[in-house]
Parts: sequence; C-alpha cells; structure tokens
Amino acid sequence: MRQIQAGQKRKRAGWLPQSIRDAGSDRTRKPGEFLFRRDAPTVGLYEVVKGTVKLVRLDASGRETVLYVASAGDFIAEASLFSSTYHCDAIATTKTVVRLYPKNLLLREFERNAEAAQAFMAMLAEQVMSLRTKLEQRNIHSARDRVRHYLALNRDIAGRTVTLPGTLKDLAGELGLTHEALYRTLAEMAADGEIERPKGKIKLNPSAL
Amino acid sequence: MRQIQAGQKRKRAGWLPQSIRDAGSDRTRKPGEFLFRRDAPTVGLYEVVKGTVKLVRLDASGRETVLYVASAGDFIAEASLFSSTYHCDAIATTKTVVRLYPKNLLLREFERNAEAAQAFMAMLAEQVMSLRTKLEQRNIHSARDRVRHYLALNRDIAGRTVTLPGTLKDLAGELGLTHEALYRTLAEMAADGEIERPKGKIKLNPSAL
DNA sequence: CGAGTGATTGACTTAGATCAATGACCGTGG
DNA sequence: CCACGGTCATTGATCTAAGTCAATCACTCG
Repeated sequence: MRQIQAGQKRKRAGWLPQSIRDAGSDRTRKPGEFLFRRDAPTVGLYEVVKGTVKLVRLDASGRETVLYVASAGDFIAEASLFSSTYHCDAIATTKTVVRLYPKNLLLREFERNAEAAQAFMAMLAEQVMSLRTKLEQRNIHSARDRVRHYLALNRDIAGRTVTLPGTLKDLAGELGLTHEALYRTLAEMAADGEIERPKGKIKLNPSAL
Repeated sequence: MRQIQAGQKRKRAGWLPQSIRDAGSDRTRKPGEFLFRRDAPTVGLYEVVKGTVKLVRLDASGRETVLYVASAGDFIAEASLFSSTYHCDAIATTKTVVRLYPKNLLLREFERNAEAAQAFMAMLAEQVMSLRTKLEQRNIHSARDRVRHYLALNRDIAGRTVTLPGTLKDLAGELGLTHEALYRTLAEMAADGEIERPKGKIKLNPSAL
C-alpha cells in the first residue's frame, strides 16, 4: 500500500505555485456522483486526491463511452481551462476526494507569472511525451517485448535495475496485460536468464542482447 | 492519398501566431539521418511536414527503444522548450521534411503574449486528452468493442455517421488492429446490421443498442 | 497496359485472455 | 498471540479472438 502511494505521489509533482495550491478546495464524492457534467460551465481544474473518477461521454441512447479513468495523483479537465464548458461527464467510481483549482485563479496567475505558465506547459508537454510513449508501447503485441520496452525505459541510471513502483498486478494494468500474463512472462524471462527478480525489483541481465 | 493528407492536415491546427509560423525553417532529412541527438542542446520545436520521424532511446548495448513515431502534422520535442537538452534521438525513417521553430523565439513570444501562451497550453491540453482517450481505447481487448469506441467518439453531430479520415488500413493502425482484423470486424458488424457502409463513411444503426 | 496499393476473404496458428486453484503474507479483532 | 479474511503471486488447463500467411479483385496512375 505504501508502495502504491509512493508510485502515485511521484505521478505529477509540484508544478503549480504554492499560492494556487493553497487555493485548492477539497470535495468528496460517493460512487456514482458527478464531479461535473458535459456542457456545464467550467469552474476549474481537478486533481484526484483519493479514489477514481471516470470521464465518460454519453450518446443519444444513453450508452456511455469511457474516455479516461483517473486515479489518485491525476489531473483532469486541464483542457477545461481554455473552454467555457466541459465536454464530458466526470463521475466518481469509488469514494473519492478531489481538489478543485479555480480556473480564473489559474489563468490570472499564468498571465502575470510567466514562470508558472511555463511550469504548466512543461508539465503538459511531459505528459504528452509520456502518453505517446505508453501508446507506442501498446503497439507492441508480444507480452515479452512489451515488458522489455517497459524495463528499458524504467531502469535506473546504471541501467541494470528497475524498481517496481507498486504491485505486479498494477504493473500488469499499466502494461495492458492481465496479471497472469505478466507473471508468466516474468517467470519465463527469469527462466531464460534474461532477468533476475530480487524482492521489489527486477534486474536486467546484460547477457541478453 | 489526398484523403490521408486531409486527415493529417486537421491533426493539429494553427495554434501558433503567424509571426512564429513564418519564422519556422524547413529542413530535409534522408532516411536514417538525425534531426537531433540525445543530450544535444535544444534548439526548438519541430513540426513534421512530410515523412516520418522516430524518437528513440538507445541503451548501453546500442539497443533502441522506440518512444514515438511521428508523421506529417505531428509536433515533436514540445518538452524540449523547457529543457536544455534533448532526452532522446530523433531519426528520419523516410525522406522527411521538418519545420523547426526556434525555442527562444517561442519562449519570448509566450512571455509577452499571454494569448499565444494560452493557445499553446490549450493545444497541449487537448493532446493530453486525446492521447488519454486513445490509451483508454487500447485497454479494450475486443476488436469489435474497440471499433465501437472509435465510432462513438468520431460520429458527427447527428450521431449517425462517421466519415473515414483516410484508408481503412490507416484506421486499422490507429486502432491497433491489423487491417485484416478491421475488415472482418466491419464486415461482421455490417452483417449484423449494426452499421452500414456507404463509400468513405460508416453509418451507425440506432437499432443496435 | 502493367505496377502498386487498398479491400476483402479464407485457412491456420498461437499468444494471451479466462477460469480456477493454491500458497504466501498481512493486518485485525477477539 | 493466533485464527481468519483479504489480496497478491503463481501456476495449470482451456478457449478463442486476433495475428499471420496467402490469394484475389478492384482501382488508380503514369
């Protein structure tokens, strides 16, 4: 549990100025309750503090299409800052705490504080990068290659060790695999000597070229 | 071919001020040539005008990990604006034309022109959204549901028709399916009456709830 | 007219999803 | 302090949808 927290904490960091961070206000939602609705006027940017929120779009017949499932540490509705209404619904799927950063406050800050603006841009740009990379990873069909891709991108400076951020189950989700598939793949890679698996880590074996 | 062009043109639009757009300079690269290298000082933001560029990271043993493959209309190295060096290599994979927007010019513009800064943020925020949605889509395992997800998100206002942006083959790539799988899935959906397929379009059949 | 590409369909194979069972571990409450 | 419920980790068996290989037809372009 602590490990997951740690992993999530590092998800996005302190890009917003303290003044704004302080201005955020927490809200609680029970499963099924809305954070905001499509076409409603935008009030600001949300950070998920605890729980999960799904962003969905409803079609005429009431069918919902999930755009994104946000969990602790994620920001949602960044784009709402530049739009007058929300373009999808946000619904809590668990007991959830979110923090709301008022839109006008943020925009005003960006206008007079170029540094804050840049920090925001940088954060977004990094997210774009990271998302593109994840998407790239999903183009890899073989489970083993997908794991390799992940390991290659997440090893430490020495390039030999990857520290697992949370449970393997979570990792499986992140990789778009079932946990069984991941367990098996790791077991095979270890059997082949491609990796070693000390507790909480994965060590890459250089011999596997 | 024109259809592909059209699809790509609309990928990202005119978020940057004319002054900057004019300041962009075109460069040509042959397959295998570098646009920039990791750890080299950042000079600016690139727009792929023609061809494709892969962003890769090399590990100690020379193995390359693909982070992203950019094609016409894509911007690359947005994050480089806020970093002093590139964090990966960019290599042309075909005969490629890119347009370079100098970093200092952009940053200066953002500093004095809050509107331009906001436009950039908005563009990034939209990209984040769109990428998240694509990633969400890749979590859907069934080809049919993946197609449904795509159709639901890309139908016109009336909600009954989706205009295909390019070839079905391209769409297959976008959906992370082989073209055969896509053809078959569409054929089945048509056979089941879930969709109709006039030339260049797909019509959703409301009866399929 | 022939080359190149997209669209389509068939046959076959397989990797990964699914269903299931088990052992290890952990925190909790009696 | 220990038994119990919950979750993670792991492995087995089975199934199936999607990938792979391959062939055909339609179109377009020079």
